[in-house]
Parts: sequence; C-alpha cells; structure tokens
Amino acid sequence: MKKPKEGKRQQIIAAAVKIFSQNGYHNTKMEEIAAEAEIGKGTIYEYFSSKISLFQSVIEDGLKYYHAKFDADKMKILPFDEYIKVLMEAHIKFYLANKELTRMLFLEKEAPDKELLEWAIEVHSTRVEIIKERILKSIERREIRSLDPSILSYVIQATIASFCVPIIVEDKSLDPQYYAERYSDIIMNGIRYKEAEMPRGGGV
Amino acid sequence: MKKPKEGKRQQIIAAAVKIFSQNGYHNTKMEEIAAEAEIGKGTIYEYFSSKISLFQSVIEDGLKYYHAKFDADKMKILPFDEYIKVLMEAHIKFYLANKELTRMLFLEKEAPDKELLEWAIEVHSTRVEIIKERILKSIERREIRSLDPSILSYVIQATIASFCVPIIVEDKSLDPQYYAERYSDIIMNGIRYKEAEMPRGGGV
Amino acid sequence: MKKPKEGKRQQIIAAAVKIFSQNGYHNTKMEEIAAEAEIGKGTIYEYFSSKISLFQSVIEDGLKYYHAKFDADKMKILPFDEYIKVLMEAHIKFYLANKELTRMLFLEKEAPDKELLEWAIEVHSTRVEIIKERILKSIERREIRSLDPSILSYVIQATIASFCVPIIVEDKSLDPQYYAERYSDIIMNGIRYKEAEMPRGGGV
Amino acid sequence: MKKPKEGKRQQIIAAAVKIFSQNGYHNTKMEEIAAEAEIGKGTIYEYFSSKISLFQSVIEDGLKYYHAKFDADKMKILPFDEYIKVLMEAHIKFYLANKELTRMLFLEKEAPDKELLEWAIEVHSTRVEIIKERILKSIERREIRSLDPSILSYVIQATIASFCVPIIVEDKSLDPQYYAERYSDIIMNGIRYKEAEMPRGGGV
DNA sequence: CATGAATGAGACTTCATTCAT
DNA sequence: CATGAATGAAGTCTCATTCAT
Repeated sequence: MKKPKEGKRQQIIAAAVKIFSQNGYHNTKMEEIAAEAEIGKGTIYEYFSSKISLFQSVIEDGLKYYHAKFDADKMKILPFDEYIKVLMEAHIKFYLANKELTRMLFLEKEAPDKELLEWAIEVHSTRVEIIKERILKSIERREIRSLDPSILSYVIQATIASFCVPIIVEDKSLDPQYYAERYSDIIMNGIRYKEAEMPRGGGV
Repeated sequence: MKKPKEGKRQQIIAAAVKIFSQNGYHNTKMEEIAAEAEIGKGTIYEYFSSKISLFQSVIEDGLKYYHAKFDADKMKILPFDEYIKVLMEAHIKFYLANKELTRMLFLEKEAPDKELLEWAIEVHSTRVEIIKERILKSIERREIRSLDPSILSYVIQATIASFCVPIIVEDKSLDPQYYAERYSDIIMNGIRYKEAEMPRGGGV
Repeated sequence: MKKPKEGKRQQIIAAAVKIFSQNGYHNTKMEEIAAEAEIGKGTIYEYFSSKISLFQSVIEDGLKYYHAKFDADKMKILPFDEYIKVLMEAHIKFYLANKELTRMLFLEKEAPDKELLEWAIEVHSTRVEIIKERILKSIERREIRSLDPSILSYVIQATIASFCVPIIVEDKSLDPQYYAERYSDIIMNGIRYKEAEMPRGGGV
Repeated sequence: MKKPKEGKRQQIIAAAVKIFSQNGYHNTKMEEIAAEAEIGKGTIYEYFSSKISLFQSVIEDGLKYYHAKFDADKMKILPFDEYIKVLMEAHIKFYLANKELTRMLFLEKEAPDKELLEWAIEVHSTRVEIIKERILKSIERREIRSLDPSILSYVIQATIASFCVPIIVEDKSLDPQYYAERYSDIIMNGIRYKEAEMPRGGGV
C-alpha cells in the first residue's frame, strides 16, 4: 500500500495541512504529523529539511493550488459585476471544499518566522495589485465609477476574506451562489435606500 | 519611590504588548518581556500566574481599552451613512494610535489555547451582533435598503478590520478622514457607474 | 501583642515545627512559616541566617527539649525492668504530647544536607551508647543475662522508636502505661510458651 | 545492539536507586540520574513521564523485588522461633545485598507527595498484619505465650527494621546468622537473668 | 527592627533533529 | 529508503534570599 516517492511527499503535506490547521504551527509536533501520515518521524526529514521548511512547503503548495483555481484569464472577459460575483462564488466554493487549507492560509499570520511573514505580506500585496489593475481597467471602461482603486481593492479583498469567518470558524455551510449575489449586489449598488427601489437581487 | 504595585502591572502589560505584537505568543520569551519592562524575570510572576495568563490579561486589557473608545451611545443618533463613516474614522485613528495593541488583537488568532480562542470568537460575534442590530434599525427607518443583515454586518466588520493590514503590516499612515469618507461612499452608494454621476465624496 | 526579642524567635520556631512536620523540609516555603508565625518573610532572616539554619535550630531546640525530659539520673537507681518500662512510658507520653515535634525528629532523615545528617547519626549513636552503658551495668549486676550489648541496645532503641509509627502516622492514641508494661514484659521475659506459665503482666 | 528497551528501563531504575538513596528525592537532579545511567537527560522521559513517576517506579520495583524474596509460604511450616530467626536472617542478607535499595525504602518517608506517603503507610500496615496473623496462629499452637499481638508485631517489625541502621547508616557488615540468632534469642527468651543460666547460643 | 517587592539561579520538561540499524 | 530511540538546547516557573523603605 506504500506509495512510491512523490506520493509520500503528498501524504506528508496532506497530514501536515490537517494537523497544522487544527493546532497551529507551534502546537503541532512533528510526531503528530508523522502519525497522521502513518509514517515514521524520521521519514519526514527525508522530504523536508525542517519543521519550518515543511510549513513553508505546505503554504506554498496550498497557494499554488489556490492560484491554479483562479487563473484570471477566463475572468478577464467578464464585465465587472460578473467578475466580482464569479470571484466571490469561486472563493466560497474553494473555502468550503478546502476548509483545512483555508484555515491554514487564513491563520498564516501565526508565521513562525520573519521571512515567512514577509513572504505572506508579499503574496497579499500581489493579490491586491491584481484586483487594483482590474479596477483601473473597469473605471476606464466606465463599468464602475471613478474611485480610489486602493480603497476599493481593500474593500473587495476584505469582503472576500470575510467569507472565511463563518466557514472556518463557525463551520457554517454557505450557499455559494446566494452569497456571491448578495455580496456583489452590495458592492455594486450600495446599500442606500432608494424611493423607487425594485425588488432586489434574486433571479438576476 | 518603590512599591507602586498597579504601576508595575501596567509596566509589564505595556512591555508584553510590545514583545507579543512583535514576535507572537510562542516566539516570545518571558525573559524578553522582563528585559523590556526592565525588571527581573521572577517579578512578572508576582503579577501574573503564568505566560498564558499574562497573554490573556494583555488581550483583555486591550479590548477593555478598545471598547471604552467605542462606547456606541454617541453614535446611535447619527444617520447610518454618518454612523459607518464615524465608525471607520474612529477605527483608523485607533489603529494608528495603538499599532502594537492592534497588531496583538488582530493576530489574536494565534491563540495559544482553545479556551482563549473560543473567547475571541465570542467577542467577535458580539461585535457582529451590535452592527447587525444597527442595520435592522436602519432598514426599518428606511435609511438603507432591505438586505440580509448578517451579510452586511460581515462586510462592514471585515472591511473595518481590513484597514489594519496597511497600518500594522505595511506600516502606512492613512488619513482617517479621507479613507472613512471613501469607504462609506462605496458602501452607501455602490461602485456602479451611473451616467449622470455626481462628483463623488459623499454628502459632505 | 507583639512579643519582644526572644519571644519572636520562639514564635518562629513553633511555626516552623508545625509546617516542617506537616510538609517536610523541601515542601515547606519560608513564606508559609512566616504566615504561620504571623510575621513578615524578611523577619525570619533577622533571627535565622537561612532556611537550613532555621531547620537545624528547630531540630536542636527539639532535641534539647527531648533530652531535658529524659535526664537519666533519676532512672539510674531503678532496676532494669523498671528502667525500660519507665523509659518506654515516658517516650510514649512524650510522643503523644509532642506529635509535631516527634514527627519532625522522626522524619529528620529527610535531612537537607550531609552535615545535618551526620549530626543526626551522632545524636542517635549517643542515645545508643547511653543505653549500652546501662546494659553493661545491668549485666554486671545480674539484672539481665549476658548478651551482646550492641544488639540489645539497638533492639530497645528501635522498639521505642517504633511506637512513633502508630502515633504520628496513624494518629492513634496509645495508653502509655499499658503499652510500656506489655513491651517491657516481652523484652524481659521473652515470648516463648512455658508449661507452668504464670498469668502474664510482668512481675508487678 | 541498540534498542533493548527493557534493558534501558532497568538501567535508569538502577541509576535512580543509587542517586535517590544517596541524596534523597529533592536533592536529586534528573541530570545526575541521566549522567549515572550514561544517557541523555531527555531519554529518561522516554521511559518515565516525570521525576515523581520515576521515583514511584523505583519504589514499586524495589518492593516487588523485596516481596519476591520473602514469599512467606516456605516459612509457614517452621516453628515460631525458627520463623523469626529465618525472617531476620533473610532480612539482614537482603539489606546487605541491597544497601542502596534498602536506604531508599527505609527513607521512603521523604515521600514527595501525599499519595505516595499513604501508599507507603498501607504497605507498612500490610506487613504488620501478616506478622500479626502468624502470631495469633502461634499463640493457638502454644508456640508462644498469650500476648497482645499488635504490640508483639510492632516489636518484631521494629527489630527487623533496626538492622537497617548499622547497615545503611554506619555501613557495617553484620554476620547474618550470628545476628539473627542473637535477636531471636532475645525475643524468644527475654533478657532477664536466670540463676541456672545455660551458656547461650554462639557456636552452633 | 520589620517588611515584602524584587530578584535570578536552577530545576523540570518538551520536542525538533539526528543517526545507527 | 525508513525508522524511532536518543539527545540536549531552550523555555517556563519556583522560591530562598536581599534590601530599600
């Protein structure tokens, strides 16, 4: 049943994601990961040079997987309101499907060293930048009104992240489509009361 | 000059906030806190029974201070758009004025034990509930349109929190008034382009 | 109510006997003794230079008190069977009247350092020697038959000590006269069954 | 050659007996035991969960070994005078052969916690009870005269224990047979001088 | 004299990492 | 390659002792 080389690396990563996400970096023992992966403690060191290195690999792997899911090209052609709706729906789906990984990425602040923390900040900046560019383009296209792109980028970024809380903390199971529509509606149309308000959202 | 018991407690708390916020719970040694407070290692144990207990006290003290700043009564009379603008502005000011404390509260997820984590979740829930109630009242008053209050509450909560990132991570110095205005404008009016768009910048 | 100089020394000794006998040397904190004596922690150091020194003083004081009770002169004139009966009875009475002190002296083996242990051994040797001399004299006087005095001395010493166990450990309340009579009967007459056995209870 | 798990446990126990018996529980450092066992400090914790747990294991192991030596069945058939002689001889031999263990068991009063102390008392009671039963049977059989069995049991128990003193404290080397005969002679026949006294014991 | 806040040496214990098998 | 017994650096916490008040 023992899988060959690359399989074992993945086996360890999977075990590490589970245990790290449950207990955090410092409360996780190498032995626990080994037990979860059903291998010997020493074997981990055949694949990862240290605990911190394993943690980094887990995060990197996770983000690689995350980014693979959101390869922005197919979204580029969408109009902005569709774009953020799809972005949000995709994120909710991702969070629901990868709770453990999400928990890890979300709690990545418990960064065990400066280097990793800086790297995490950089990753975050990149995401903000990508959204900012899209915003600029959409303003040009008159899809959205002229706004400070930094602020809007933060708002969108934060709103997407806010889905995590009910999912990973309260362990709720959100309906991706419903929530994506509500959220993007708020962002696109605002919340101010309008006299001749039409029945909102729903069936598009 | 010796024996200002309460003074020394605060001295320790202050040192702990600084070191914990810099290094996180697990990377902080009691000795470092003692050095920062310019006292002996053992002295900390005269005031706090353990490292975890010190951490909890620091968080509790911080939140007490935080809540004292946002005693909601004075905000209640404001119309909703003013309400979130003031809320936002106050938070940015607080973040800027208390970077270290904010860093701690924001990273409180690195909770070193389950009990503290649960308590942190509860605190978060309370904040969400308060905003939710305000939302319900504002819908009744037709200040804002009829929306799922949970969702809106999450969005507001998350967005306010998101302004921590540039401040505590990137160490930027945001202009509270400017950002609060932009932010409340987005939330209130949405971002969609409108033909006859008025010059933005809220009703000020 | 504060007593003058010498009174406070005794106050500390009394508190120390109580706490040491309850918890043993290493499980006793100077603070506990201070609390029991209703004085400040630092005050103990006005009268005793260190914890170990206090312990030694307590033992010395206790033994001085013990020896004062057994000033052997008045026993010298007694015949041997009376001598051990009186010795035994006096010891049981002493144990009952001074349970805490007895507990300390009996557990003095938890000697916190070599020096004190050696001194305790010496004290024990002295007691054995005194009994041995009495034995030699009694053999000369044909009160008792010719026996190895060392052995007999150990037997007597150990048996007297053995009555500590029910008193200080099981907290029983022995009848001194009854036990002393039975005990001396055993030592004097042996336990072997004799055909024409006289009703037992010594020659009284 | 590596991995004889049970062997290493014994190695640690042996080292612990030596160091504990020399220095007592509180004056023994885990590092010393490790050094004596020629292993690393952490290795002890692979076999024993804590210092107190190691101490308990040492005592338990020692008593198990002790009781194995005195499985009373073979002694039951002996007449009482033979019984106590054999009992004493066996004990002296055991004490001489296991000085360090004896020192530990004898000083077990330095019990580091209440639980262990209570257990020690119980063990002691059991030993006293066993002797008491033998006494009752011997009185029935008219091997010994009618005596208070509690007192006699204490006397015998104490006498046996008294051998420890010269052996473990003064480090003397007693001749087991000689001393057992002398002691049992005292117990059986008493010490009172008798006119027609026969030359006692000795050369047999 | 009396005090108790402050101190820091020192002990236990954990756990990432190594390496002989 | 795989293992897990062994290791020891490092961190938390205790408590006898000091000394400024």
